[in-house]
Amino acid sequence: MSHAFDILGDPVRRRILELLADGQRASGEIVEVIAAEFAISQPAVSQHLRVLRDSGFATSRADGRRRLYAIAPERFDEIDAWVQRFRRTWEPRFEALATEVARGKKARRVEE
Amino acid sequence: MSHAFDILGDPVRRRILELLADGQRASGEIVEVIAAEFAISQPAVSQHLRVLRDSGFATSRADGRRRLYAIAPERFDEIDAWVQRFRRTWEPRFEALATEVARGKKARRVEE
DNA sequence: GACTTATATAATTGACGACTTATCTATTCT
DNA sequence: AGAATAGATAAGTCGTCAATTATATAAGTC
Repeated sequence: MSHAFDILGDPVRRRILELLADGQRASGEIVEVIAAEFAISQPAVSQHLRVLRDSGFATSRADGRRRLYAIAPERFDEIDAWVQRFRRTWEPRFEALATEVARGKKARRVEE
Repeated sequence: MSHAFDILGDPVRRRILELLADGQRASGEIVEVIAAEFAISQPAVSQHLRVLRDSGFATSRADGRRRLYAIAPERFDEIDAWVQRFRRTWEPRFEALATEVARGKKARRVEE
């Protein structure tokens, strides 16, 4: 299976995923938006949808003569895992949150 | 500036970043590893390093006649931000943390 | 059953980007 | 200063992949 970033290294596919992030959409609706924004044809979009399906970023199910696409979240975890090792910023933030939580818990315990 | 994923949509660049994640490295050291793993030339690696520099994923400083490369973490935040919207797993966790923080803050205010 | 609508596939073309080799620049060593 | 080393840049080639147009499949409509 090709690496997640190989799939996401395309602006059209990223945009499609953004659309799907708001909820499932029929192929035709996606084509409408993408064709307008990127000035590409229906088959072009359809091919991107195929790539997203094949690579496990999206799923599709038949609904009459339409195909409904939805996000398949699994592969995003993969990206997240890869990116984590480079992020120093969230670490302290997370620490801060964890600290807050700990203090909050304590505070509430005192209150009760 | 080109999108983060356009830069990471290349296995060689991803590997270089992985190397840098373990700490700064001279160009030559990177070439040694990458040339072995991917069977490409020194200029090829150098060009990838340039892309990483220009795109803000890495920084370089001169050290004698060597160039020391290091990770520049900023752009990884961008990726992380993009990916977050597709991850359902951490969402609840974060919500939980945020809630805790909010409650903790309130609790402490009452205490004071 | 013919027609239209929704979407996918096939075949082909073209652009872009990742290589190559050759060369340039800068630094260290003798 | 000249040679050697480290690395970057230049110019050109080539493969890949994202488009295109044309066509196929499948589901609803008349």
